[in-house]
Amino acid sequence: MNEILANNKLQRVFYKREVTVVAKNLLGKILVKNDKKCTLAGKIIEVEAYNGDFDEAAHSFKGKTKRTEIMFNEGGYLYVYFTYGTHFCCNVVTGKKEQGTAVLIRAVEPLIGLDAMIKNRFGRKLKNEKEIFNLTSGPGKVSKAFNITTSCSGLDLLGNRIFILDSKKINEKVIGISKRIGITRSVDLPWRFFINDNPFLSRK
DNA sequence: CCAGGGATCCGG
DNA sequence: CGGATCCCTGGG
Repeated sequence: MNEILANNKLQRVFYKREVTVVAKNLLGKILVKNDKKCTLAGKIIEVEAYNGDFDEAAHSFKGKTKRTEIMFNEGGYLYVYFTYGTHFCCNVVTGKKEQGTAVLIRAVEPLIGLDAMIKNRFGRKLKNEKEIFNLTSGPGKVSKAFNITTSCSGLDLLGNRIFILDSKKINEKVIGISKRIGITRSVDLPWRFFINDNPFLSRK
């Protein structure tokens, strides 16, 4: 925890930049959620950028709808969607108002509130010590562990329910870049960013 | 590999 | 309205 810069919440200017810049710079930052009885926190280690201007995989590509209108806010809001009848995915809106860009949080390294995350995610204790690496190693898993649902969509990341803390800047050399996972359109954009060799990645 | 599961979107 | 699709996951 010594890498967290005390009480240093990311501000609007951080989020209002171009989406791939925000995506890369979110690596190493600390996602924090305050629930009724506990605080949950994890280091962001894997993200993907989505840009509705020309990226057919972005929900915002076809314009504003009831579901996606939150993606057209200015940067610094949460966009959560439900998919495959089972999972929630958690995104950080970026850029200027009406732009329609966001960063999908694909994996975090759990730091604080492990017991609560484990309960949210599995509804039981860990079966073995290896299972910790299955706790938050995917976008649906992060949302489950952090108890993030569509009711959180639209929350301001400058508020106190959910926000992101700054941390010491990570070395550019540890950042990996790849194509995005699980999409069928605009598949060649190299817009997945991750911290190399972190054991909590969605793909090892 | 495959199917569950439900919201969403689009075409008729 | 029906049907296809979906930024996924867990279990063979």
